Amino acid sequence: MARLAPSERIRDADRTRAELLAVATEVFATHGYSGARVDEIAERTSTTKRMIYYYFGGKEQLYLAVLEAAYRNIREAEQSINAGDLPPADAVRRIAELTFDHHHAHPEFIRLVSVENIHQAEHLQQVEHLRDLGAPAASLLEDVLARGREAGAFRTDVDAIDVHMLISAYCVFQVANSATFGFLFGRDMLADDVRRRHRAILGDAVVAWLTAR
Amino acid sequence: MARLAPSERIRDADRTRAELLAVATEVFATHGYSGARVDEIAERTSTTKRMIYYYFGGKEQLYLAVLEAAYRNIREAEQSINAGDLPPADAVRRIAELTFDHHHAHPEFIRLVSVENIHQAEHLQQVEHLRDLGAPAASLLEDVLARGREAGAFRTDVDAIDVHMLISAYCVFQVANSATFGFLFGRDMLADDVRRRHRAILGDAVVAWLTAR
DNA sequence: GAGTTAATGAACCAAACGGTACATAATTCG
DNA sequence: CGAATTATGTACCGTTTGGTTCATTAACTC
Repeated sequence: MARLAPSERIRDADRTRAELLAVATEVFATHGYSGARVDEIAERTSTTKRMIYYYFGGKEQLYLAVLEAAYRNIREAEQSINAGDLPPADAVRRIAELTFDHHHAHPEFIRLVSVENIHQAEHLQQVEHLRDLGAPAASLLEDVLARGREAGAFRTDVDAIDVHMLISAYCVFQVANSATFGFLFGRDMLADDVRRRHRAILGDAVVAWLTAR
Repeated sequence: MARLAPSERIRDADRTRAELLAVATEVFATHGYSGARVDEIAERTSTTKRMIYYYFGGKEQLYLAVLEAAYRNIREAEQSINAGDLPPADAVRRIAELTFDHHHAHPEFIRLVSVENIHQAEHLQQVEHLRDLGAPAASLLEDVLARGREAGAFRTDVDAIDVHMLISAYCVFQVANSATFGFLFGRDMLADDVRRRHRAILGDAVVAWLTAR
């Protein structure tokens, strides 16, 4: 008897799980952990609330799964950055710009990080194998920084985490605080022309900082 | 008959109101809007839940009052910054450092802003007279920027809001994302020595950026 | 194709939660 | 003082919410 292709099957654990995860990501990012409703997540899928408990165990475990998947995605994006053959200053600018683009492309991830910070990263700490997730981003910058220092082009009193933090801070702010900042200063942070301008500013600032004096 | 001093009175509308506001600020900043419990706020005060509804009308209006008070505080702090007699570069560095200090001194305000951003600033928009709250911070930088440009010391392709955004982004990130960033990179963002270092980095970066070329 | 297991759905439940009704005591004011 | 007003506490209510029970069907195994 011909087996149905996985995509045509009515019962498909992987699809159901993935759908719940995708919808849950959006709902948690929109309403926060407490504000997210299990019923709403279920309603937005083609399955029922029962499946959340069947596959994940409960609201909190679902949130943990969402967090883990989100961080796995960003790690992959970071590892795909390739700036090895550019002069140090250009390489740093390129890393900054790609980071900037990635943040704008995945606002739901940024919002999830905000949510997690409000809760003092208590859930993140439960996902053990996310511990040294910062390493890839740092080592990428480490290489470029070392090259710049050797060439005498970069200042020597900063490390890779310092640089990453300045870049992250700027990028995260653009997305995470666009609502309040946009309101208070009457600037639409997500408009295309504004975004291009801010992107250029980040590159200018980071390079100017590293090459100063 | 001798009237009791207000501070000794058992019934004191102002004190009750202020106490509720203070406790609510902390609870909303810790748990987010939905995560904050009206009962918890009441329990942490010397009064009862009933008073929240008597003075504010409900959970949402209490949150609005908290937001408004928090933003009023930061406006006052910004207006107290005085950098008029310093050379432009030193003045910008000073503004950046004072902003940095203020953020670290009021983490609950930063967290409240994060909460509000998760909700797309929908509550902030309801507090009408907070609309152009950004103006003071911008005009302070505007003056310094103008002086720097006239002296030929500063670049001319950025405005006050650009500068304020870079400073804000860095300062907000330090406080708002200290939990996740600290976890992923093993750096305690709130430790004294780390904080001093980050403070200096911000000044270096902003001045280098503005004076580049 | 019979038996077993994985996956799913509908209805239901107890606790938590925001909010209120009612009673009452402190304060003010004529 | 005594009436009117302001402030406060207790007990309770209806709804929402995360979670569960029980039954059932699709899919896989041999």
